[in-house]
Amino acid sequence: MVRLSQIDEQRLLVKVSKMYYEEGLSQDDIILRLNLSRSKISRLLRQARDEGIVQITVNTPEHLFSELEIKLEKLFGVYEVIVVETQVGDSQENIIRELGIAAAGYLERSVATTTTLGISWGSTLHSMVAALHSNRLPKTKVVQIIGGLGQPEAEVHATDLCHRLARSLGSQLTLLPAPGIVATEQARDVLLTDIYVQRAIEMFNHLEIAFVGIGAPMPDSLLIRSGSILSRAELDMLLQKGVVGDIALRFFDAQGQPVQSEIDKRVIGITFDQLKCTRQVVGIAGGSEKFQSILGALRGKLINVLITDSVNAEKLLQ
Amino acid sequence: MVRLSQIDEQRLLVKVSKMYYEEGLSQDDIILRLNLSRSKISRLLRQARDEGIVQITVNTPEHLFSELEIKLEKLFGVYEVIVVETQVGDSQENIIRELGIAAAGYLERSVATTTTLGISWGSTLHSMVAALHSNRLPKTKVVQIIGGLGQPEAEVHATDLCHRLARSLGSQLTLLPAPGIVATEQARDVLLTDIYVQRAIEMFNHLEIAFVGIGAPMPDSLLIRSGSILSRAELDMLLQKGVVGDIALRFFDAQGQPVQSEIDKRVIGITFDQLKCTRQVVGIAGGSEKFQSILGALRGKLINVLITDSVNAEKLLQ
DNA sequence: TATATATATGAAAATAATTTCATATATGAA
DNA sequence: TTCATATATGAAATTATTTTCATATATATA
Repeated sequence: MVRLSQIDEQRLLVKVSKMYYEEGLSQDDIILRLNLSRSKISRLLRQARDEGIVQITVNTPEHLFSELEIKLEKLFGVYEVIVVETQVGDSQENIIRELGIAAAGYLERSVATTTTLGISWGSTLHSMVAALHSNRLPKTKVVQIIGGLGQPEAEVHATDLCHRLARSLGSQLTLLPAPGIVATEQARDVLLTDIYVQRAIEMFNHLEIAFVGIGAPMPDSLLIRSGSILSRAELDMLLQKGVVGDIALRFFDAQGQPVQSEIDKRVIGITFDQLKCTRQVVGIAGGSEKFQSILGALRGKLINVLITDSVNAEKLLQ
Repeated sequence: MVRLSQIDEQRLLVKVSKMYYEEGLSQDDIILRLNLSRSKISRLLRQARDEGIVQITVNTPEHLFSELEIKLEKLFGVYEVIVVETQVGDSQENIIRELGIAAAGYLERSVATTTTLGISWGSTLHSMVAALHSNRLPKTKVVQIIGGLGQPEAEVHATDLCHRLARSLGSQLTLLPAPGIVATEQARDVLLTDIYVQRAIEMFNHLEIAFVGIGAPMPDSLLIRSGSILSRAELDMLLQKGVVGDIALRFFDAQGQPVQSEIDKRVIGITFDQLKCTRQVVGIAGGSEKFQSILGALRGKLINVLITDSVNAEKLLQ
């Protein structure tokens, strides 16, 4: 109604701020005391924050990486980044255990009573499941999103992982009873006629959250070592095409773009397109050899939640 | 759903706090990113404030007395206290000018388009009116709540004060065309038959805000000096009864309780009961001799907004 | 072990805060 | 001065936050 003098203006700013933030009065309480309109108070409070009369600080405990996490979230536009503490020389085993604990904590707070949850396969995810507290969520559904890795014992392992997870949550379980990669496109087509395989694949379109590892295409990786899965020649072919990593045996380059090859037609598992339709894709990976893979996955927005170690996290920021 | 570990709990607390207070995300935005319920986020934010993870501070500029004001507001349960800076030896003239400026600022922000406003009489209120910026509020009403003080020139002064105020605001004016104190009860009764006096008095019941000075019963006060108003004997009688001050010629003791005397029946002006029905009663007074008067008025809740000087304000706190 | 008590949870209801919008006022240019 | 533009305002509409309430889970006690 009238322009207040400089000092009255500031007096009011301070007074309203103190009433609101220190005395804990509501804006309506302040209206009664100071005869200001609702909007005026709201605007004064904003101005007080803008001008630094009101300062709000969040004290971050030393051992947390909140700063780093938030910077990465902004940089890559993902929902959340969780960083666990590791040292430069830490053993892969230690890193995987820490990642597993963090991922389990994330899973427990993210999965609601009726969630449909997909999970791939790998030592990190295994560590996650091992770290889960037993918990009753009988209406959740667990879906295996990539076949066992071709050798019987690996398949057992994948199946076992899903079983454990389902048992921990009390979920209903949908397995994908097939190898992850088969020898030929024809072999895949035969397997796809299986009613159980079809059921699992159908569910890939309805996942609400997926937990995936991020693979690095190394000669000594499990993929290659287990021999029958990917040959050395195939690996070289992929590297030739610029592959830096995979999620559930779908390969991508440094920009996170899918790298097409005949291998795709031999894979039994979720596709990138299906993953992109999943609201939350949680990538869990750590260790120095995974750096390029993680970076690619983030760039291509193949994942929207990342759980990784502090060494990788720091590097990602550059 | 599940109990998080100590570190996860803290991680979440810090993360939610940073998203909310530093990134400026709404709680709904955070729901989307972190899969938490609305209530959970609200509770986490409260916890973070309670635990000091989030700290909110209001920086008070040196020259303001916000701390002091808020303490006094709490101590006496009033809507607002405004303190203007004065030094111990300051002249009464200076104090009055500062009070007037502050009171004018208060009036300008408190008076809305349709307010009915009462005003008493005195040098401090005069100073307030002098400090008003011209301002168009044609629907407001100004009401004189205490008669002129008995001598023709004083009556002119009171009338003039109201005229100026009404002109400044563009208000409709209701004068109280009578002395403040008359010689006898009979004289008062005669004056009360006047239609204009009746009109003014009728409005005392519908005031939304009243601006009043607070008088001190001193031998050299205007009241006594002007001779015909209060005799020295009457003053002594009042002091005998414990009077420490007056508002619009209604006298009160150290506890702010009305002090009855035959003088009441000779006063033409607002009563304490009518003042108590007025939502806002703004008392404006300063200077060392007013200390007991102000204290009494506050104790008796005769006013609910106080504008005073810093020397008195500091003393009131004790 | 069973039972009682305390604590934690999310959906919905209630409360609180912000923004929009129409209008009014101030400020500057001609 | 007169007009144009920028700024400020409060009521209402919208949006956001907190609290309540019913239920579920954990913890302590017998």
